[in-house]
Amino acid sequence: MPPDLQPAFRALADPTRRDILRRLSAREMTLAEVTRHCDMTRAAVKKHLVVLEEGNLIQMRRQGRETISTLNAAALKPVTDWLSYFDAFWQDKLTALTTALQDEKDNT
Amino acid sequence: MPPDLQPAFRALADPTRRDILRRLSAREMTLAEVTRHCDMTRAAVKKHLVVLEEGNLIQMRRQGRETISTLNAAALKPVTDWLSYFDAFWQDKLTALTTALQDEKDNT
DNA sequence: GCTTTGTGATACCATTTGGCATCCTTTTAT
DNA sequence: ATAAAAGGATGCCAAATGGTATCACAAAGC
Repeated sequence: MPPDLQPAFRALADPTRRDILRRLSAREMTLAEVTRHCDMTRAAVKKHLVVLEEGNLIQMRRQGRETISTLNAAALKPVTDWLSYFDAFWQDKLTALTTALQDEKDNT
Repeated sequence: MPPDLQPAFRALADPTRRDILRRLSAREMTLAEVTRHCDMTRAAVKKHLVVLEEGNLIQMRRQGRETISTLNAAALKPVTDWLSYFDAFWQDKLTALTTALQDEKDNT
């Protein structure tokens, strides 16, 4: 049974959340740290983190008084797998184009 | 300059639209045909198609009285490229896990 | 103990989103 | 010439989304 892709795709649909993911790829960060980069209130950032967590793209753990968010990049695999289904189509088109151009060159 | 990923990610965020994309991978279809599979009104389907077109994931052309939608799978490449940035992270984790399990086995 | 820092939770708000129904126009088919 | 089929364009609506402000609370620092 494949996982439900919806929460992950939903989480990826917002530029702020995609930006957060990239930052978390460097290192895990507290809510305050993430907020520092985001130009919006802590509450707003927190909402984004919750959406990312619902998509299983990050994990949050409480440590003392701070909450640390960690990237879970593996959760992106089902997404790339879904997208890879289409590789054959655009690659075919590209191959056809390349072949066509090559033929054109040959016929010169 | 990389293309703006937002319209594509936005388009992919809806399950109906993802479903339409897969159907269009088989063959191009008229609005009426797409609607037949979607369990919603033609107007609603049309809106989805517009969003897909804004994401450049499909193209629409008028032919006589019908509008034909065609998949543009190549537009998914920037999306997969963006996602591939994270491959290193989850693969590293996976490699580490595999190595750890192997070590454990070796030490038995 | 008191203050500061980091969060959680909640209520509220404007905009976007995903639907519908309806009306109008353009092609085809009879 | 009509009628039927395929769409385009609008207007409307409820719910989701992305943001704010505010209040309450626990953990750290002095």
